[in-house]
Amino acid sequence: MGDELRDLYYHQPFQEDSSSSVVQNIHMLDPSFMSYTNEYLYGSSSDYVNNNSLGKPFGFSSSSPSPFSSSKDDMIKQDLHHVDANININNISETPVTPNTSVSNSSSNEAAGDHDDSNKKDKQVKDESLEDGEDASKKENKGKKKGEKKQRPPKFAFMTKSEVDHLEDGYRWRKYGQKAVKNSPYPRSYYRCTSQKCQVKKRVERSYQDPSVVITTYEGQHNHHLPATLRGSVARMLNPSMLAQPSPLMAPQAAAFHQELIMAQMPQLFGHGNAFGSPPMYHQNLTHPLQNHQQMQLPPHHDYGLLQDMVPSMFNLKQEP
DNA sequence: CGTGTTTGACCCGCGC
DNA sequence: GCGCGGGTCAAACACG
Repeated sequence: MGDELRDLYYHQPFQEDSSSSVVQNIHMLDPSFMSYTNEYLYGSSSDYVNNNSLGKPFGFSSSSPSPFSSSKDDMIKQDLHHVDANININNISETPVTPNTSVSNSSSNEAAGDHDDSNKKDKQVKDESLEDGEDASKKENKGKKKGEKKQRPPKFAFMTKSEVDHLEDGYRWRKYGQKAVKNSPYPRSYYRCTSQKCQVKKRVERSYQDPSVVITTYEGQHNHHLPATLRGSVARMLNPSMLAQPSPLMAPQAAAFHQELIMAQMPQLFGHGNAFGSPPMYHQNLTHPLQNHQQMQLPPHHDYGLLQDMVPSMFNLKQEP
Protein backbone atom coordinates (compact mmCIF):
# COMPACT_ATOMS: atom_id res chain seq x y z
CA MET A 1 0.00 0.00 0.00
CA GLY A 2 1.38 3.30 -0.98
CA ASP A 3 1.88 6.18 1.36
CA GLU A 4 -0.90 8.06 -0.26
CA LEU A 5 -3.36 5.38 0.45
CA ARG A 6 -2.10 4.85 3.92
CA ASP A 7 -2.55 8.50 4.63
CA LEU A 8 -6.12 8.12 3.69
CA TYR A 9 -6.53 5.21 5.96
CA TYR A 10 -5.15 7.15 8.82
CA HIS A 11 -6.67 10.41 7.97
CA GLN A 12 -6.88 13.01 10.65
CA PRO A 13 -9.95 13.55 12.71
CA PHE A 14 -12.24 15.95 11.05
CA GLN A 15 -11.78 19.49 11.99
CA GLU A 16 -15.37 20.37 12.60
CA ASP A 17 -16.05 17.34 14.61
CA SER A 18 -14.26 16.83 17.84
CA SER A 19 -15.54 13.33 18.18
CA SER A 20 -13.14 10.52 18.45
CA SER A 21 -11.46 9.27 15.38
CA VAL A 22 -11.40 5.81 16.74
CA VAL A 23 -12.95 3.34 14.45
CA GLN A 24 -14.49 0.36 15.99
CA ASN A 25 -15.06 -3.11 14.85
CA ILE A 26 -18.49 -3.51 13.53
CA HIS A 27 -20.92 -6.04 12.40
CA MET A 28 -24.61 -6.38 12.46
CA LEU A 29 -24.80 -8.11 15.76
CA ASP A 30 -22.92 -5.40 17.46
CA PRO A 31 -24.84 -2.25 16.85
CA SER A 32 -22.64 -0.37 19.20
CA PHE A 33 -20.32 0.01 16.27
CA MET A 34 -22.03 3.23 15.66
CA SER A 35 -21.04 4.65 18.90
CA TYR A 36 -19.80 8.08 18.68
CA THR A 37 -17.60 8.25 15.79
CA ASN A 38 -18.38 10.05 12.67
CA GLU A 39 -15.63 8.40 10.84
CA TYR A 40 -16.21 5.97 8.12
CA LEU A 41 -16.38 2.44 9.22
CA TYR A 42 -16.52 -0.64 7.26
CA GLY A 43 -15.94 -4.28 7.69
CA SER A 44 -17.15 -7.54 6.43
CA SER A 45 -19.00 -8.33 3.35
CA SER A 46 -21.68 -10.76 2.56
CA ASP A 47 -22.31 -13.16 -0.17
CA TYR A 48 -25.92 -13.89 -0.21
CA VAL A 49 -26.48 -14.00 -3.87
CA ASN A 50 -24.41 -16.96 -4.67
CA ASN A 51 -24.78 -18.50 -1.30
CA ASN A 52 -21.22 -19.46 -1.09
CA SER A 53 -18.46 -18.33 1.18
CA LEU A 54 -21.03 -16.88 3.42
CA GLY A 55 -19.66 -14.46 5.84
CA LYS A 56 -16.31 -14.11 4.34
CA PRO A 57 -15.13 -10.73 5.33
CA PHE A 58 -13.10 -8.36 3.38
CA GLY A 59 -11.10 -7.99 6.51
CA PHE A 60 -10.11 -4.41 6.15
CA SER A 61 -7.43 -3.60 8.52
CA SER A 62 -4.41 -1.60 7.79
CA SER A 63 -2.67 -2.02 11.09
CA SER A 64 -3.49 -5.55 12.01
CA PRO A 65 -4.28 -7.59 8.99
CA SER A 66 -7.30 -9.76 9.21
CA PRO A 67 -6.85 -13.45 8.81
CA PHE A 68 -9.03 -13.02 5.78
CA SER A 69 -7.19 -10.14 4.33
CA SER A 70 -5.94 -10.53 0.85
CA SER A 71 -4.72 -8.55 -2.03
CA LYS A 72 -8.27 -8.43 -3.18
CA ASP A 73 -9.21 -6.78 0.03
CA ASP A 74 -6.66 -4.15 -0.62
CA MET A 75 -8.08 -3.60 -4.01
CA ILE A 76 -11.49 -3.16 -2.59
CA LYS A 77 -10.14 -0.76 -0.08
CA GLN A 78 -9.01 1.25 -2.97
CA ASP A 79 -12.42 0.93 -4.40
CA LEU A 80 -13.95 2.39 -1.36
CA HIS A 81 -11.49 5.17 -1.35
CA HIS A 82 -12.43 5.71 -4.85
CA VAL A 83 -15.93 6.13 -3.66
CA ASP A 84 -15.00 8.55 -0.98
CA ALA A 85 -11.57 9.29 0.25
CA ASN A 86 -12.93 9.95 3.70
CA ILE A 87 -13.30 6.34 4.35
CA ASN A 88 -11.34 5.21 7.29
CA ILE A 89 -10.13 1.70 7.33
CA ASN A 90 -8.62 1.40 10.73
CA ASN A 91 -9.17 -1.66 12.75
CA ILE A 92 -12.03 -3.16 10.94
CA SER A 93 -14.00 -6.15 11.97
CA GLU A 94 -12.25 -9.38 11.40
CA THR A 95 -14.92 -11.69 12.60
CA PRO A 96 -18.12 -11.20 10.80
CA VAL A 97 -20.84 -13.20 12.35
CA THR A 98 -23.53 -12.83 9.82
CA PRO A 99 -23.50 -12.75 6.07
CA ASN A 100 -23.86 -9.11 6.31
CA THR A 101 -22.92 -6.04 4.61
CA SER A 102 -19.74 -4.18 5.10
CA VAL A 103 -20.29 -0.92 6.72
CA SER A 104 -18.55 2.31 6.92
CA ASN A 105 -19.55 5.52 8.42
CA SER A 106 -18.19 8.88 7.72
CA SER A 107 -18.48 12.29 9.00
CA SER A 108 -19.69 14.90 6.71
CA ASN A 109 -16.78 17.01 7.48
CA GLU A 110 -14.42 18.37 5.00
CA ALA A 111 -11.46 16.14 5.17
CA ALA A 112 -8.40 17.73 3.77
CA GLY A 113 -7.30 16.41 0.49
CA ASP A 114 -10.63 15.03 -0.47
CA HIS A 115 -11.57 16.80 -3.59
CA ASP A 116 -14.53 14.61 -4.02
CA ASP A 117 -15.79 15.76 -0.72
CA SER A 118 -15.17 19.35 -1.44
CA ASN A 119 -17.15 18.96 -4.55
CA LYS A 120 -20.00 17.53 -2.68
CA LYS A 121 -19.76 20.22 -0.11
CA ASP A 122 -20.21 22.68 -2.81
CA LYS A 123 -23.14 20.83 -4.19
CA GLN A 124 -24.62 20.65 -0.81
CA VAL A 125 -24.51 24.37 -0.54
CA LYS A 126 -26.21 24.55 -3.86
CA ASP A 127 -28.90 22.19 -2.81
CA GLU A 128 -29.57 23.99 0.37
CA SER A 129 -29.87 27.30 -1.27
CA LEU A 130 -32.34 25.77 -3.59
CA GLU A 131 -34.25 24.60 -0.66
CA ASP A 132 -34.41 28.01 0.85
CA GLY A 133 -36.15 29.77 -1.94
CA GLU A 134 -38.22 28.26 -4.62
CA ASP A 135 -37.12 30.86 -7.06
CA ALA A 136 -33.52 30.24 -6.33
CA SER A 137 -32.10 28.96 -9.50
CA LYS A 138 -29.21 26.64 -9.27
CA LYS A 139 -27.30 29.07 -11.35
CA GLU A 140 -27.50 31.86 -8.88
CA ASN A 141 -26.07 30.16 -5.91
CA LYS A 142 -22.72 31.68 -6.17
CA GLY A 143 -23.76 34.29 -3.70
CA LYS A 144 -23.20 31.81 -0.96
CA LYS A 145 -20.63 33.20 1.32
CA LYS A 146 -17.28 31.75 0.77
CA GLY A 147 -15.85 29.93 3.67
CA GLU A 148 -19.24 29.60 5.17
CA LYS A 149 -18.98 26.05 6.26
CA LYS A 150 -22.13 24.16 6.17
CA GLN A 151 -22.24 21.01 8.13
CA ARG A 152 -22.73 18.21 5.75
CA PRO A 153 -24.86 15.25 6.55
CA PRO A 154 -23.08 12.16 7.71
CA LYS A 155 -22.09 9.63 5.20
CA PHE A 156 -22.36 5.99 5.57
CA ALA A 157 -20.98 3.47 3.16
CA PHE A 158 -21.16 -0.23 3.00
CA MET A 159 -20.38 -2.96 0.57
CA THR A 160 -22.53 -5.84 -0.37
CA LYS A 161 -21.99 -8.71 -2.63
CA SER A 162 -24.85 -8.60 -4.98
CA GLU A 163 -25.69 -9.09 -8.57
CA VAL A 164 -28.07 -6.22 -8.49
CA ASP A 165 -26.78 -2.73 -8.34
CA HIS A 166 -29.52 -0.91 -6.61
CA LEU A 167 -30.30 -2.77 -3.44
CA GLU A 168 -33.72 -2.39 -1.99
CA ASP A 169 -33.56 -0.96 1.46
CA GLY A 170 -37.14 -0.21 2.20
CA TYR A 171 -37.04 3.39 1.16
CA ARG A 172 -38.08 4.81 -2.12
CA TRP A 173 -35.41 6.36 -4.24
CA ARG A 174 -35.43 8.34 -7.38
CA LYS A 175 -32.44 8.16 -9.59
CA TYR A 176 -31.22 11.55 -10.58
CA GLY A 177 -27.97 10.85 -12.25
CA GLN A 178 -25.47 8.40 -13.46
CA LYS A 179 -21.86 8.96 -14.21
CA ALA A 180 -19.09 6.92 -15.55
CA VAL A 181 -16.47 6.29 -12.95
CA LYS A 182 -12.92 6.86 -13.89
CA ASN A 183 -10.92 3.67 -14.20
CA SER A 184 -14.02 1.64 -13.78
CA PRO A 185 -16.24 0.03 -16.36
CA TYR A 186 -19.12 0.39 -13.99
CA PRO A 187 -21.11 3.59 -13.70
CA ARG A 188 -22.04 5.28 -10.47
CA SER A 189 -25.68 5.97 -9.90
CA TYR A 190 -27.09 8.78 -7.81
CA TYR A 191 -30.32 8.40 -5.94
CA ARG A 192 -32.36 10.72 -3.81
CA CYS A 193 -35.03 9.78 -1.35
CA THR A 194 -38.40 10.48 -2.87
CA SER A 195 -39.93 11.50 0.39
CA GLN A 196 -40.63 15.17 0.55
CA LYS A 197 -38.14 17.21 2.48
CA CYS A 198 -35.97 14.19 2.93
CA GLN A 199 -32.54 15.10 1.69
CA VAL A 200 -31.00 11.69 1.92
CA LYS A 201 -28.99 10.67 -1.05
CA LYS A 202 -27.15 7.61 -1.93
CA ARG A 203 -24.59 6.62 -4.46
CA VAL A 204 -24.36 3.15 -5.79
CA GLU A 205 -21.53 1.75 -7.74
CA ARG A 206 -19.95 -1.56 -8.40
CA SER A 207 -16.45 -2.27 -7.35
CA TYR A 208 -14.21 -2.29 -10.31
CA GLN A 209 -11.87 -4.70 -8.60
CA ASP A 210 -14.53 -7.09 -7.54
CA PRO A 211 -17.58 -6.70 -9.72
CA SER A 212 -19.58 -8.83 -7.37
CA VAL A 213 -19.36 -6.11 -4.79
CA VAL A 214 -21.74 -3.20 -4.74
CA ILE A 215 -20.66 -0.13 -2.85
CA THR A 216 -23.47 1.95 -1.49
CA THR A 217 -22.91 5.30 0.13
CA TYR A 218 -25.67 7.00 2.02
CA GLU A 219 -25.56 10.67 2.76
CA GLY A 220 -27.85 12.22 5.28
CA GLN A 221 -30.51 10.78 7.47
CA HIS A 222 -34.08 10.05 6.69
CA ASN A 223 -36.46 12.34 8.48
CA HIS A 224 -39.26 9.90 8.06
CA HIS A 225 -39.97 6.26 8.53
CA LEU A 226 -40.26 3.58 5.98
CA PRO A 227 -43.10 3.92 3.55
CA ALA A 228 -46.05 2.39 5.32
CA THR A 229 -46.77 0.00 2.53
CA LEU A 230 -43.37 -1.53 2.90
CA ARG A 231 -43.24 -1.95 6.60
CA GLY A 232 -45.12 -5.15 6.97
CA SER A 233 -43.55 -7.12 4.23
CA VAL A 234 -40.14 -5.90 5.09
CA ALA A 235 -40.48 -6.87 8.67
CA ARG A 236 -41.65 -10.34 7.89
CA MET A 237 -38.54 -10.95 5.93
CA LEU A 238 -36.20 -9.76 8.55
CA ASN A 239 -33.30 -11.81 9.65
CA PRO A 240 -33.51 -12.20 13.39
CA SER A 241 -30.00 -10.89 13.65
CA MET A 242 -31.45 -7.58 12.78
CA LEU A 243 -32.98 -7.50 16.15
CA ALA A 244 -29.75 -6.10 17.26
CA GLN A 245 -30.71 -2.64 18.13
CA PRO A 246 -29.06 0.64 18.70
CA SER A 247 -27.82 1.13 22.17
CA PRO A 248 -29.54 3.81 24.16
CA LEU A 249 -26.12 5.23 24.56
CA MET A 250 -25.86 5.61 20.90
CA ALA A 251 -26.09 9.03 19.48
CA PRO A 252 -29.37 9.67 17.69
CA GLN A 253 -27.53 10.05 14.49
CA ALA A 254 -25.93 6.70 14.90
CA ALA A 255 -29.23 5.16 15.80
CA ALA A 256 -30.66 6.46 12.61
CA PHE A 257 -27.82 4.88 10.79
CA HIS A 258 -28.45 1.70 12.55
CA GLN A 259 -31.90 1.70 11.11
CA GLU A 260 -30.39 2.34 7.77
CA LEU A 261 -28.07 -0.53 8.25
CA ILE A 262 -30.86 -2.86 9.00
CA MET A 263 -32.80 -1.73 6.06
CA ALA A 264 -29.76 -2.07 3.96
CA GLN A 265 -29.93 -5.73 4.58
CA MET A 266 -33.36 -5.97 3.15
CA PRO A 267 -32.19 -6.67 -0.33
CA GLN A 268 -30.54 -9.75 0.91
CA LEU A 269 -33.94 -10.99 1.77
CA PHE A 270 -35.49 -10.29 -1.52
CA GLY A 271 -33.09 -11.72 -3.94
CA HIS A 272 -32.45 -10.33 -7.33
CA GLY A 273 -34.64 -7.41 -7.95
CA ASN A 274 -37.64 -9.08 -6.46
CA ALA A 275 -40.51 -7.06 -5.23
CA PHE A 276 -40.97 -6.70 -1.56
CA GLY A 277 -43.62 -9.28 -1.41
CA SER A 278 -41.28 -12.04 -2.33
CA PRO A 279 -42.07 -15.47 -1.04
CA PRO A 280 -40.02 -16.55 1.92
CA MET A 281 -37.79 -18.73 -0.18
CA TYR A 282 -34.98 -16.35 0.49
CA HIS A 283 -35.77 -16.19 4.10
CA GLN A 284 -34.43 -19.59 4.73
CA ASN A 285 -31.29 -18.83 2.90
CA LEU A 286 -30.65 -15.74 4.80
CA THR A 287 -31.44 -16.88 8.22
CA HIS A 288 -29.42 -19.96 7.78
CA PRO A 289 -26.06 -18.46 8.60
CA LEU A 290 -27.42 -17.37 11.88
CA GLN A 291 -27.96 -20.92 12.89
CA ASN A 292 -24.25 -21.25 13.09
CA HIS A 293 -24.11 -18.49 15.58
CA GLN A 294 -26.11 -17.21 18.39
CA GLN A 295 -29.54 -16.35 17.33
CA MET A 296 -29.48 -13.32 19.43
CA GLN A 297 -26.71 -11.29 20.84
CA LEU A 298 -28.63 -8.60 22.50
CA PRO A 299 -26.62 -5.98 24.19
CA PRO A 300 -27.31 -5.20 27.80
CA HIS A 301 -29.56 -2.32 27.04
CA HIS A 302 -32.65 -3.01 25.06
CA ASP A 303 -34.18 -0.06 23.49
CA TYR A 304 -36.41 -1.20 20.76
CA GLY A 305 -38.23 2.03 20.43
CA LEU A 306 -36.94 3.37 17.19
CA LEU A 307 -36.55 0.07 15.53
CA GLN A 308 -39.80 -1.31 16.71
CA ASP A 309 -41.54 1.67 15.39
CA MET A 310 -39.89 1.18 12.09
CA VAL A 311 -40.63 -2.48 11.67
CA PRO A 312 -43.00 -3.49 14.40
CA SER A 313 -43.71 -7.01 13.36
CA MET A 314 -40.10 -8.00 13.28
CA PHE A 315 -40.30 -8.34 16.98
CA ASN A 316 -42.43 -11.37 16.60
CA LEU A 317 -39.78 -13.25 14.76
CA LYS A 318 -38.45 -14.84 17.85
CA GLN A 319 -41.53 -16.93 18.16
CA GLU A 320 -41.27 -18.25 14.68
CA PRO A 321 -40.67 -22.00 14.51
C1' DC B 1 -51.43 11.22 -15.56
C1' DG B 2 -48.18 10.25 -12.00
C1' DT B 3 -43.88 8.32 -11.15
C1' DG B 4 -39.42 6.91 -12.14
C1' DT B 5 -35.37 6.50 -15.48
C1' DT B 6 -32.15 8.07 -18.98
C1' DT B 7 -28.83 11.09 -20.54
C1' DG B 8 -26.55 15.19 -22.25
C1' DA B 9 -25.47 19.58 -20.42
C1' DC B 10 -23.92 22.21 -16.89
C1' DC B 11 -21.41 23.73 -12.67
C1' DC B 12 -17.67 23.54 -9.65
C1' DG B 13 -13.19 22.52 -7.47
C1' DC B 14 -8.79 20.89 -8.20
C1' DG B 15 -4.31 19.98 -10.32
C1' DC B 16 -1.15 21.07 -13.77
C1' DG C 1 -6.18 29.46 -17.78
C1' DC C 2 -7.42 25.03 -19.05
C1' DG C 3 -8.77 20.37 -18.80
C1' DC C 4 -10.55 16.80 -15.99
C1' DG C 5 -13.59 14.43 -12.95
C1' DG C 6 -17.44 14.37 -9.78
C1' DG C 7 -22.01 15.74 -8.81
C1' DT C 8 -26.46 17.65 -10.24
C1' DC C 9 -30.09 19.32 -13.21
C1' DA C 10 -33.84 18.82 -16.19
C1' DA C 11 -35.98 17.65 -20.56
C1' DA C 12 -37.30 13.71 -22.82
C1' DC C 13 -38.79 9.37 -22.41
C1' DA C 14 -40.87 4.90 -20.57
C1' DC C 15 -44.18 2.61 -18.02
C1' DG C 16 -48.10 1.39 -15.06
